[in-house]
This record gives sequence, C-alpha cells and structure tokens, in this order.
Amino acid sequence: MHLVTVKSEEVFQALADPIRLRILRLMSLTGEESCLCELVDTLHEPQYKLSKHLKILKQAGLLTAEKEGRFIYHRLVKQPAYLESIYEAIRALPDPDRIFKNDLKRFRARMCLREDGRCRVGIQTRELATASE
Amino acid sequence: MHLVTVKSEEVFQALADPIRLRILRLMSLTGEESCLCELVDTLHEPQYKLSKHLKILKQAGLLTAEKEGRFIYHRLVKQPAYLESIYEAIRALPDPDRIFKNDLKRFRARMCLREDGRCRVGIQTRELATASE
DNA sequence: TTTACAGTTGCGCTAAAGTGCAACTATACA
DNA sequence: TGTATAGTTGCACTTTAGCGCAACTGTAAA
Repeated sequence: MHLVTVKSEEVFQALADPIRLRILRLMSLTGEESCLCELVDTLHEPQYKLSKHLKILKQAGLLTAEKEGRFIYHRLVKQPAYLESIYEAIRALPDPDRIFKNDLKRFRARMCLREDGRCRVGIQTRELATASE
Repeated sequence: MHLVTVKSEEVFQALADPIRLRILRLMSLTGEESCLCELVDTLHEPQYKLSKHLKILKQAGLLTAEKEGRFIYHRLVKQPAYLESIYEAIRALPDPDRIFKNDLKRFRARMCLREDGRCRVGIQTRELATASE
C-alpha cells in the first residue's frame, strides 16, 4: 500500500485525454477491475496505446495494478477521499454521442468471457494486439 | 442565454492547466464574479495570459462574461447540472502548498477595493498590466 | 479630442503530449 | 526448453498547448 503523493493539478491533467476519460468512466460505472486485454477489446484501441494511458493514470494516482500470472488487473484508487468527487464528476458527464454507453456495452459483453471472475482469453480483436498486422 | 454545446472531454481538457484550475477554484469557493484586473492582482499572472485562459474557459462552457463599461465581469456557468459536480470536485482538491488558500486571501483583499460591489480601480500590480516594464 | 487604461489577439517560439513502430520482458503451457 | 502471448517501453515523429511580445480595440475621463 503505497500512498502516492500527487499534486492535485496533475490529477486533472491526467483527465485531459478522452481515452483516459473513457477508461476511468468505464471502471467507475462498473466498479470492476480490468486487465489490458479487456480494455483493448472494449475501447478498440491498440494495446500499446492503452498501456501507456494506464501508466499515466497510475502515475496520477488514479489507478492501481495487481499482477496475476500473465494478466494485470487495474482498479480505481479510492483512497484520498477527494478522488471520489472526481469520479462522481466523470460519471455525471453527458454522453451525447453514446460513446460511454457503447463502451459499457462492449465491456459487459467482454466480461462474459471471464471464468470464475478472472480473465482467461487475451485480446480478441487480433489486429489491435500488436503493431504489425 | 446561449446554451453552449461542448463535448464533455473538452471540459476536462480545460481543467488541465493549473492556472485555469486556480481561476475556477477561486470563483467556485467565493461564488463571486470577477473582472480580469482583479484576477491579475489575485493570481499574480500577467494580464494577457489570464485573458487567454479566460477565453479557453469560456469556450469550454465554464465561464460567461458580462461587459460593464471598461470592465468585464466573469462568472461561473451553472447550467448543465453536471458542471456542479465538476466544481464540487475542484473545491474538494487538497491544497498542500497553500496555493488556493493564498489566492483566496489575496482575492478577498482585492475585493475590498470595490465600491458598491463594482470594480473601480484596475490592475494594482503595475508590472503585470502590460508586457513592457 | 486626446489620453489613459481594461482587455484582446495574432505571431513566433518552445515545450509537452500523443502516436506508431518495433524491440523488449515475463509468464504459461505444450 | 521452446513457443505463444500479456504487457511494457524507448525512439522518432507530429501535433497541440502555453508563453511572451507587441500591436490592437473599446470605453471613460480629462
């Protein structure tokens, strides 16, 4: 349990990217933890890109990661209480283009592939797994 | 009353800059409207810089402006309800370096120069008014 | 009508952020 | 032990954002 000391302005900087916002909104709405391959299939963004965004969110103190074999599960950090009001603001965002709604739909579908609540399958959307086709 | 249609991700982009965060926090905490010269004296940042930041906040749908003679008063937009949860998150931010606290102190001091609730005096910190000394 | 001043904006510069590729590590399973 | 795969990261590139300067607009008061 390492209590990261992050400047509050850096937290908001981490929220500036739409992809990171989608990640956070997804996790905040579902309360789920998620591994990278599930996010790739959900957000339809390449693995390396999401991996980098996750790193930024982690450095901003918004996510923690837990390794479990080949899979790494990412989870929202709840700790300093003010983070909750940030998640609340993210959840309250309007969604005129149904982006979040569609993310949620794909995420739930993807979660059906879990066994015993654990991810087993890896990236399904083959072309997003690596840079080469 | 022009209801600005802004993408939610653009709102968070507008929060990414520390100076803009200071402006919003100030206005959210005090509930006051403020003109540029008061912000210059409060935040100790040059006029042209704050003017540009105000423009960005306005375009993001977070501020409105009302002209009154030479002075332009800026005010928080409350309208789409989700904005309130954003302000709430901003107010909830920790302030380890006392930056917000000091801003607030200077702001209140500066507000004492008002007459009948209106700004009369212009920028007090002379060297911040223009680029040249 | 001239001057002072509140505020804006275009331009050039610099720094930072996001992207894509490819090479990398680490783990599981055959 | 070798191979497939989950995930990371360094590098080069492009885009974007913030800054400072200086010239600008608009209003009020001398």
